[in-house]
Amino acid sequence: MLQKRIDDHAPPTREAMREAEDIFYKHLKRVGLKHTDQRDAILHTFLETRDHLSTDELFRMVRKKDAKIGFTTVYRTLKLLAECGLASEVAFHDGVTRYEHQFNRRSHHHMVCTECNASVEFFSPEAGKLSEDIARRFRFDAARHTFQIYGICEDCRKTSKKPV
Amino acid sequence: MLQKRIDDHAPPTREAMREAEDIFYKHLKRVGLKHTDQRDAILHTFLETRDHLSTDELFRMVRKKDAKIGFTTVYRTLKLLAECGLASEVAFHDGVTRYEHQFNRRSHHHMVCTECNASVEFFSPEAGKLSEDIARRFRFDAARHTFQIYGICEDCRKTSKKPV
DNA sequence: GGTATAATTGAAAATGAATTTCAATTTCAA
DNA sequence: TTGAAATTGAAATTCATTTTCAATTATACC
Repeated sequence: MLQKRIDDHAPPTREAMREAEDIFYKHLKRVGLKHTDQRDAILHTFLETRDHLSTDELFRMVRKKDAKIGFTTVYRTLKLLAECGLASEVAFHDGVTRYEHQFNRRSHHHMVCTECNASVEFFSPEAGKLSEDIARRFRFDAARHTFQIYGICEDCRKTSKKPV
Repeated sequence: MLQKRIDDHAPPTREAMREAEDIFYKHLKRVGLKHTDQRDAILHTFLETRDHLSTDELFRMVRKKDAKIGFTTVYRTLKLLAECGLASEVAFHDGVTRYEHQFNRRSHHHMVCTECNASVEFFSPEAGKLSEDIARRFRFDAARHTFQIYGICEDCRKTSKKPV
């Protein structure tokens, strides 16, 4: 599936990695879980990614580094990462849950083409402000928000002009 | 699951029903499908609902009216309704696709409590404007958008103060 | 009204992502 | 070092979603 990005996203610096590890392992300690090599490897692989990964996609990437790590562990680690805010779920309505990492990224949002499933990220500080305002109004403790626009991208509009 | 609503949502008038039927059956004709009693019953039941229904929930409601209508038909009709814009999918990240009807409703959005899964709808014309602006900027033909805020609702914040 | 054609229906089967199970292994605090 | 508790990962399970298919029904055309 085609995925476009508006900005350039530099790979995480060693500094950023360490910071993320810190967040992750503090979270593990807090909920009484342990530090393992597998979790380390999965965290690192995940932070190096861009775009939106399904559990299976991340699993395949992790496996390249360490073939002994299983799907289940990736699945569970992804849940942990989501719990401590390093990852967040994105739903594109195609039946697969995807995750993207939230570390050191501006808050951003998606446009999804319902024709070719391509997704384009965009930034909108306004959406963040909106989220804060509304949460305050309803006494909600907002952790995150998603903003997605569904439609047809320019390319698909062009090609669909051709006779079917 | 608890569901709250900010506004009051009147049941559809006969007029509105007819208008929705018109949209639906024009769509069917356009794609070469047929008018059936089942589709009628499902459309009507759906329009009378509020909130966000899973296919199964709608199926149970439809079954009360006509016990011979099967799950598969409800499932397929819901897809058709989504195709012509009368319904739209809402993802709450709990593994079930829900639909809500879009007929005669202001565009609205959701806050979802990740603790108790309650969802609260809210309105935000700003979000609609945002969607239009962004789509224009990227030459996207925007059909719809979703804006969801995840967090902890006031009630859960209170109860979670109690010792676990 | 009759008829041919194509769509519809719904029960059952299939699919596939997400989740759980469990025995063997590993972590970590004491 | 040791023991209690968490982890791991393969396999099994769950469950929403989707497909299949034979019987039924709607519609266009006569």
